[in-house]
Amino acid sequence: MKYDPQIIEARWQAYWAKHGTFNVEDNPSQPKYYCLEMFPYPSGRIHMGHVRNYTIGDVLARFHRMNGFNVLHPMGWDAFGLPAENTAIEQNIHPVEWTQTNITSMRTQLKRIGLSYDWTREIATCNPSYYKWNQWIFLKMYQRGLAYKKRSPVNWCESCKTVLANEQVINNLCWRCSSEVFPKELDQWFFKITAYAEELLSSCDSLTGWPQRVLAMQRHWIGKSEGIEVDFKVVDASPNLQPIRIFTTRPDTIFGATFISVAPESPLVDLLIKGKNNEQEIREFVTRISRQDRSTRTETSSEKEGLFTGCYAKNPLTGDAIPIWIANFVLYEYGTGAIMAVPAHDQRDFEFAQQYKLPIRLVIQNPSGTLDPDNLTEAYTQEEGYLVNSNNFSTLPVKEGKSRITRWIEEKEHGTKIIHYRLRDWGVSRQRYWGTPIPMIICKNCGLLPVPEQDLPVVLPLDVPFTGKGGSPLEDIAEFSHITCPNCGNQATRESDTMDTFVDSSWYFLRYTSPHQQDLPVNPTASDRWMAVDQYIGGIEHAVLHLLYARFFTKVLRDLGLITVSEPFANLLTQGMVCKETYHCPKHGFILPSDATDTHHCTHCASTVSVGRIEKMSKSKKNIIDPEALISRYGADTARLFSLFAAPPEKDLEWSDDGVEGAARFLNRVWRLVSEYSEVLKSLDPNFVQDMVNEMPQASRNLRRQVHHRICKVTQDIKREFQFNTAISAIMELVNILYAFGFPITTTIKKNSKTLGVMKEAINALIMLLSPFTPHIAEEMWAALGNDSHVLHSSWPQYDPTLLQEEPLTIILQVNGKTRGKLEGISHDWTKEQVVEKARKEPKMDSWLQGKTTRKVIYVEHRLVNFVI
RNA sequence: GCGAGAGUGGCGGAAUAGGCAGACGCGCAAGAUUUAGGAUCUUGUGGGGAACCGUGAGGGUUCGAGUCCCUCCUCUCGCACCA
Repeated sequence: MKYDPQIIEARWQAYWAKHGTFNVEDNPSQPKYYCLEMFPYPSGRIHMGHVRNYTIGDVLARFHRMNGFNVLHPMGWDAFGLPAENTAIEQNIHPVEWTQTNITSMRTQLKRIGLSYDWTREIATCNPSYYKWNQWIFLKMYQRGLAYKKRSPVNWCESCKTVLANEQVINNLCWRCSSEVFPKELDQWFFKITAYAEELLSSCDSLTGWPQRVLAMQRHWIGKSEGIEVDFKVVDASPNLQPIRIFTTRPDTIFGATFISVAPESPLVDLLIKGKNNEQEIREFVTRISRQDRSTRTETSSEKEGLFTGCYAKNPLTGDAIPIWIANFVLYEYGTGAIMAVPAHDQRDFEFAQQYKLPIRLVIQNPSGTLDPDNLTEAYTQEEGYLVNSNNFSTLPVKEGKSRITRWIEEKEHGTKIIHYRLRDWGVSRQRYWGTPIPMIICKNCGLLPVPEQDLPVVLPLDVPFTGKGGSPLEDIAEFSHITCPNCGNQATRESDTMDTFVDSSWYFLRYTSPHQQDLPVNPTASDRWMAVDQYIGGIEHAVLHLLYARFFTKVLRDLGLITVSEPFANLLTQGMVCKETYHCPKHGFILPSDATDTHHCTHCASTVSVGRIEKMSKSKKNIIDPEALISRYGADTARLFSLFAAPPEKDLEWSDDGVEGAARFLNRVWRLVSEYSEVLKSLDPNFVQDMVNEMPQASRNLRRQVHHRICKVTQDIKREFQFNTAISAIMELVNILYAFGFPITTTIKKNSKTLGVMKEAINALIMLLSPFTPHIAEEMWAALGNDSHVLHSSWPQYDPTLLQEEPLTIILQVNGKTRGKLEGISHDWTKEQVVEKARKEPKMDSWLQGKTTRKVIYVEHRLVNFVI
C-alpha cells in the first residue's frame, strides 16, 4: 500500500481529538514537565515560523511523555491587539468577530500539524474570563503602589494612534509598524517595574537554562550603574534656583569637570536663561534640537552642538566657577538630565570642549605617566592610573580616589551615592479599544478610585463605532464611560485607556495550570505543581519585551502570595528564523516563490525574475511558503521532519524545496521498509529476541548492535542541546542499515525466526524513535505491525550498554600524528600492549616504522596508537 | 564603539572530552529496473596525475588542532552620545 499522509494523518488526528489523548491529568507519582511555546497572535493564518516553533515543542512534549513524565503542553491565543482594531476600521468587521474567526481557523491549522496540545486548557486573552484577572492583578498592584498614574512625556506612534512603552520603540521607530515615534505629554498608567530592577538583574544569574545572549540583553536593558549624585551650586543664582544635580560614575574625575552640560529638554534651561539677553537665541536652539528626530540626534557620530547659558556653577571640589552649557547629546531621560563635563576623561565632553574651546583639565594620569596635559588628542577614559591635579587626592590610584572622593562628597553633603538603572517604569496605558479596560474610576469629588473587586470584570462594550480618528474609542461610549462613583454616589467616569497587550502575555503561562479557576487568576496548588515552565520556546524578538515583563509579573504575583516561584521559565530556547531567497519581478515587484517558474520567469508576465538574497520569510518580501499548501501536498509529518532536520533549532533555517522532497522521500522509504515486513512480523512475539541473544548469527548480532547504538544516539541528541537534526540523521542511518540488511526481504530471512526477531526489535525501535518527530506515520506503522497499544503510550526504547561494549573497534594508527593505517575489529578488552603489538605487525606500518627508533608511543584507549619517531 | 554568535565540499549541515574532517540530507554522476519518463534500488561523489593538500588568514601550544591560546579579516544579530 502506498504511503498516503492525508488519509493517515486525518485518521490519527481524529483519534487523538476523540479520545482527548493529550489532556493532562495531574499525576503526582510522575515527574512533571511543563512544555510551552509562545502563544500566537491570531492573525488568521499559521506561518512557517509557527510550524517550526510548535514542532520543536511538540517533539519535546512527546519525548518526555514517552519517558514517563506528566507533561503539560497547552496552547492559546494572544488575542488582544491592534490588527483586529485596524481591520475593524478598514473593513468594518468587529474585532470580536474577526478574532474569533481567526482563532477558529488557526486552531484547525494547528490541529492539522498534529501537535499534542491539551485543548481543554485553551485560553484567549480577549475573553472576559481571562482579562478579568488582568484587572484583578492591576488592582492588587494599585493597592501596593505598583500601578500609578502620572503625566509624562510618552512615545506616541501616530500611525498606531497610541502610546508605546520604551521597550517597544526600536531606533525611534514603532516596534510594530516601523513608523516614527514622537514625544507627547499624556496622563498615563505605569507599572513600577523599577521596584524590581535589582531582583530582575541579580536573578539573571540563576537562569542557567537561558541563552547567554538573552541574559546579556536583559542585563543591558536593566542597565545598572553605580555612581554618585553631586550638587553644583549655581553662582549668583536667584534664591529659588536649586543647585544643578548631576550623576556620575566617575567621582574620581570631578576635579576635571570644567563645565556643566544640560539637556535641552531640561526644565533647568528655562530657569537659567530667563531674562538673559540671548534668551531668544537659546530658545530657538532648544526648539531646533528637540525637533530633531532622535535617531540622528543620538548617533555617536553626529556633531556635538551646544550653547552657553551665561550662567556659572561652582565645582564643589575645585571651587572654580565653571560655565553651564546646553548640549545636544545630553539625554533628559537618563540620570538627572545634566552632567558634569570632564573633557580629559570623557570622549563626548572632549569633542564638545574642542569644538567650543573649553578648558581641558587632566586629572587622571595613565600608569606609565605618558599623558601630556597640554596635548591630548582624545579623552583618557580607562580606569587605570592615578589622580593628578586633585589637591590632596593626587597620587591616589583611580579606584581609591573614587572611594575617597565619594566619602568626602558625602561628608560635606555635596551629594550622595546612588544606583541608577536604565530601566524605567512600564507605561501600560493605550488609547485603543481592543484591550483590557483599566479598572479605574475618576470622580470629581473622590479623585481616582479603583473599581471594587466584586464589580470585575469591567467588560469591553461591544457596540462601539470604529472611526480611526484617534484617541480612545471607549471615551465616547456613554454607557461605558458614565458611572456612579462607588464612594460618593455622584456621576463619575471610567478610565478609558486599555492595557498594553504585553500585560496579557505576562502571566498566561500561570493561567494554563488552572485555566478554569473561578476565584483567582491561578490556583496556588496547580501552579506549585506545574511551575516553573521546564522548557519555553519562542523567538529571539521577545528577548527583552515579553520575557522581562513575564519575569516581573511572576515576582509581583509571588509577592502577592499567589505563587511560590520567582522565575517563570527555567529553560529557554530561542529558535532561529525561517528564511528563504526572495523573488523580484520588474513589473510586479516581490512575488511569491510559487509565482516564479523553475527558469525564473514571472508566471504573470513572463519577465525574468531576479533572485534576491536569503532572508527571513515575510509578507512584505513575499518569500513565504504557506504551511497549509505544504501540508496538503506532503503531509504534516514531512513538514515537521524537514523543519527539524534542516538546521539545529536555535539557528536560522534556510528553506529548501529539494530538502522537503528529501524528507518526504525518507518517510516513503521507511514506509516501504515497514510494509515489506509488517505481515511476517505481525505474529512474532516481540520479546522473542531477548531469549536468543546468545545463539543468533553474527550478522543479526551486528544488526542488533547497530540498532542499540542508534537508540543511544537519538536519545542523547534530543536530551542534550535539542540536536534534532543529528537525531534524525541517526534514524536515517538506521534505515540505511536495515535496507542493506534485508530489503527487499529474502526467503532466507523469512525462514529464520531469529533474524526476524531482531528485525522486529529493530523496526519497533525505529518507529518509536521516529514518533516524536513524525507521530502520524509512526502510529500507522505501529498499528500495521499488529500492536494494540499506541506508540505515544509506549516507553521510549532503552539501549543495552553491554551491546555497545561489544562493538568492534577501529584503532587509528598514526606516525608522528599523521594517519598511516588502521586496525579493524579490535574488541573493547584489549590492553595497550596487545594493541601496540598488533599495530607494529601491521604490514602497512612497516614502511613507516622500519629502521626508525620509536621515541614514544601514544595510546588513546579505544581510539588510536601514535608512534613518535 | 560595546556585547553575543558564526566562518568547514557545489549547497543545508556533522564531528562527546584535543584523536579517521566532511556523518545525514540535497545536488550531481554511473549502473539496475522500466516501452519511455517519473518513482525505486545499488554504487560513487572535498581538491590533486601523484607524493600530498585541505575547516576565513597568520602565528603558537601539543605526539596530534575544525576544536585550546594570541593577532587579524569577514559576516550576522543585539545595543549604542547611558554620564
